[in-house]
Amino acid sequence: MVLTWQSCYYFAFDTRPIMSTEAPALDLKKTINLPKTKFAQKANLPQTEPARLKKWADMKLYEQIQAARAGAPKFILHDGPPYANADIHLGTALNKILKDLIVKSRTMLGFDTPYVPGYDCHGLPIELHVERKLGEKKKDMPPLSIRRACREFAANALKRQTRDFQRLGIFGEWDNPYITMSDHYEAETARLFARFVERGFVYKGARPVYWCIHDQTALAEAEVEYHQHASPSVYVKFPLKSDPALIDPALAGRRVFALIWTTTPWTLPANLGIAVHPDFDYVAIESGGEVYIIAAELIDVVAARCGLAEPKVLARFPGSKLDRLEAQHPWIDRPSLFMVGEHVTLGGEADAETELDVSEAREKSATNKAGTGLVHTAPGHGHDDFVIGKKYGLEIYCPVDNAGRFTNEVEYFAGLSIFEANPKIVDFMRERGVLLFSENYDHRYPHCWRCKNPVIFRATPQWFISMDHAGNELTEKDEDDRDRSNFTSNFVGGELLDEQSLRVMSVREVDDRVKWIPAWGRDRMRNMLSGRPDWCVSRQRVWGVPIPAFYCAKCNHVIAEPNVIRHVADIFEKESADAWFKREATDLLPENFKCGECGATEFTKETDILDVWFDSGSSSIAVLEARDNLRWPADVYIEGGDQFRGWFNSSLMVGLAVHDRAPYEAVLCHGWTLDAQGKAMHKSLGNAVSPDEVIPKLGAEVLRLWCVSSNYMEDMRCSDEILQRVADGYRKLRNTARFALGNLDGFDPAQDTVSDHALLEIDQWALAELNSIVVAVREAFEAYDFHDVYQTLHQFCTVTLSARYFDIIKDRLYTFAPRNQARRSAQTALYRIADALARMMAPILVFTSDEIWENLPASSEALPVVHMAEFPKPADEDRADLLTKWAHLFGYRDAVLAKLEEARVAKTIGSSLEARVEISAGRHAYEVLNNHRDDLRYIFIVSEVELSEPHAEMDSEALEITVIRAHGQKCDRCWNYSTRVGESSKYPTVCERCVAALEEIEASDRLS
RNA sequence: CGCGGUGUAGCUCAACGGCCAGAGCACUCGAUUGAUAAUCGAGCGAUGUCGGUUCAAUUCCUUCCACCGCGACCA
Repeated sequence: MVLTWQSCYYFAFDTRPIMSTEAPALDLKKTINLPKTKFAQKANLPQTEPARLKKWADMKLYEQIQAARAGAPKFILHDGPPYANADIHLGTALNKILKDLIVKSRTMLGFDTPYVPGYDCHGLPIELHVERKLGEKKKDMPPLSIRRACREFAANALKRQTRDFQRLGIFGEWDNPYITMSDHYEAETARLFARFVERGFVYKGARPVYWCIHDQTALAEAEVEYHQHASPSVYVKFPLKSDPALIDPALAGRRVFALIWTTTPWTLPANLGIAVHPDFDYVAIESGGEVYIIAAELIDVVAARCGLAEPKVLARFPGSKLDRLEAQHPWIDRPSLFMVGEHVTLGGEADAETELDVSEAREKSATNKAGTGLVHTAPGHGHDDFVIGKKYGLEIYCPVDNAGRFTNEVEYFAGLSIFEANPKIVDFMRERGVLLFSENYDHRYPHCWRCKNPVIFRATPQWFISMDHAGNELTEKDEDDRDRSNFTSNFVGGELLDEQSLRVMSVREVDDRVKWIPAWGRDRMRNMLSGRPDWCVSRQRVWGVPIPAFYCAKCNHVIAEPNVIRHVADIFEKESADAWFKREATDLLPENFKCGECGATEFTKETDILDVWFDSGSSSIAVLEARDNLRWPADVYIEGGDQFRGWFNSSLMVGLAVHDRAPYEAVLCHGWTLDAQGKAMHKSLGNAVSPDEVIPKLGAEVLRLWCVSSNYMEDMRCSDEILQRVADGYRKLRNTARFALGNLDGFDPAQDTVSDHALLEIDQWALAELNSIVVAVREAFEAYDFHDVYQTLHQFCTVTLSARYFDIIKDRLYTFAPRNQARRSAQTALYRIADALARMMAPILVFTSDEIWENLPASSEALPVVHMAEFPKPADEDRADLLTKWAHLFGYRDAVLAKLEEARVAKTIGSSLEARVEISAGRHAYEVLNNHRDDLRYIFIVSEVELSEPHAEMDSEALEITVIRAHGQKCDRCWNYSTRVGESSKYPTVCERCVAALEEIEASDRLS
């Protein structure tokens, strides 16, 4: 039987004898069941959160949760290690909170979900920071001392980050994180390098890097700064070697020159080619008896500069026509190969190598055009030259030594420093008649940040991981320490694809196996992988894992053998990678090791270290495989979009090298943090929101709520206003929970629960609504749609509960006798709602949900902390019919509320209880309303409702609503109006319902 | 410059190509004073831009603009 308000009232009224004369009248106000709870309205989060964290730490909550989930199916989120060089910022906090949301929600879905946080500790930023602190001292310090300082710095940053992450309410193995500078991790990193070598992915080659000839060191991009610098700008003639008729019959038999422009004459001895754009128009122009090839668009500019009188166009052709033809070097007996490349521009950005701001460079091009559209290409001295040179199989030729002097093979200029040589080369070319024009050219040029001297681009030996080939041989080197073997194409062109290559394998994994969330991640990753060059893994630095290679002191043979590397790794395992710097080469090599080439027993150590991306990329193997409670591969990785090229990529490479598959089943990508205007947050712009500022003001809880208040898969804005809105949202959730808790005072679930079928229909409806959001929330958590979770919960609290359900049941909760079955019915629903809300909120509002949990009447499960519980389970029964019916009722209610508002504006009523509502309804509407005839006054929160039969002509769903003042008197106790106020002599100021309730209360008091 | 993403109300989000673009918060007004530094109701308020496809576009295509990330910026 479904109870109604009326039946409960009569039930009470009929079975309790009236004994109005026996006892003195009760204080009416005290008979109202007002909400009562220890769950404070004001959260005081900044104060209460740390106390709760301490409680959890003391009880070893994380360990308890893990123990409780032992044996359950595992779910592994693998943590991408944040870089341990600074305190956390909003982006780091977002990242970690999202991970925590995944871990907590999977835990509550029943999975065993361990979380091992990690820290990325090696690398340039830390080394630079330490260098800056050390200042001049650094120069005299041995690598070991610098490494010690770096280690201390990273350890300190890591400690501070850990403290801040814990403050955010993130659960995990904080006492046992993975640290890339730990002995084990360093050893494992070296072992993984051995694995790459074993599979033939590693080769040693040359690549142009910034090089300071004063300090004789390679520089990272971060170490160069830009200053004005005057360079000689020269226009140089390259005689065409191929038959000019191949370009155009009109040129048959003519003496033709390709005209190039450069601001670095010293790179001309290394010239091996000329690049043109395949789609630009080029022309052969005749002037003074000679023919020059230049870009069509630049005829006027070049002619003016070079003093070419009356240029006459002999032929016009696209750049692609020149592809693979040859010119002759202007003074060396060597061909210069024509190549086509998209990087060629029509001048003006000549100094763009030094520009960080592209728009600035573009503007310059309008006013300061220079160039010929033909690009002098020296693969050993420029990045693009290097790339296109590789493509065309050119040597990475760099006849310049560490001190910036030409090597012996450079005729005329050997031994000269390149800056001294510049003017000499210009004069030399003028004498030879190959120079058309020269001038001084002011432009921004990279300089060494330390010694302030101009730097050069110079190819130096580097270690690479090949993207396109497996089974590579380590490179042989010639007497000048140059790479001679890797001159073949390593570009994807459709042909020559090696099925075992990292590129092919990685694209296959990205396409076929990994799930990308959002879906565009797949395209982005594929694009990145198919276009990227070989991975340069060497760095000329000290703070990292050394590349465990040796060189024979006698024959210079490279020793990078898997067994030798593993031998070194075993030493790292015990002594950390510092051993590389502490020990002599022979102490690092296996006993009695001899050079495989010449049998010598003296060796030198490689001085380069591994790229930090290699470190962090190693984590899936070094951590997931190494720890008993984890497993490889991970179910999910989640990082910001910058990690496609970073950790997602390097982890994939390592996974492929070790197991031929991706280390993750799914990859989620979260957005960047922006300010209120949608600008990226930067400390230097002063628009960054810091967790350090938010937490003392609003609490970590509000920051966590911010993470789900918006869609993390896109960029996330944050500002004071946004946080204020989030805090408002928080208060709504909190107050909703508080109302439920307050009305559960005196409710014992074990004793007082009303069985499902006996619940009032509206209470059944509320639970059906609850069930539908339980389903929605579980699904949203499973799909990582945390934003949906929040929206769903918030909507439920504001609309379903606060504006409707709670408002309606207040009368019953407050005015009915405490133990009345109708009141117990509402409490049963409230209890289940509060319990479910606490569970569903738990991953997000980690503190508040537990506070709700604590203030809930004891549950049968009796778990001390909500985080040990699971999400509510969806009900078996489908109540779609009930939901539909009540959707209609609430539609009618909205119509009534609108009429009440009109009456309020007209001053007919104030409180809605002052109203009597008269309704004529169409056929269907009448049917629905009539079924709840006696409940309508409570649903509408008015004192009286009169429902009349439908007119025949009315639309089936139509309502005619009239609002007038309620009849009778206002009841002193329940504030409803009734014509029967005064009937009781004992309680002359109350209505018939309250008389019954008071009788019930008195009877109950006597019994207890 | 290349690749990718985003653009709906002051804020955070909705809308199988289809009813008058829908919520919550904020703001204004009103009610209540028994969720009270609360609660209830009402009002206000929006598709970045130029075109196109379509009977119909927030949705599909295109131009431009703005913003975000990654990469490139060479002689």
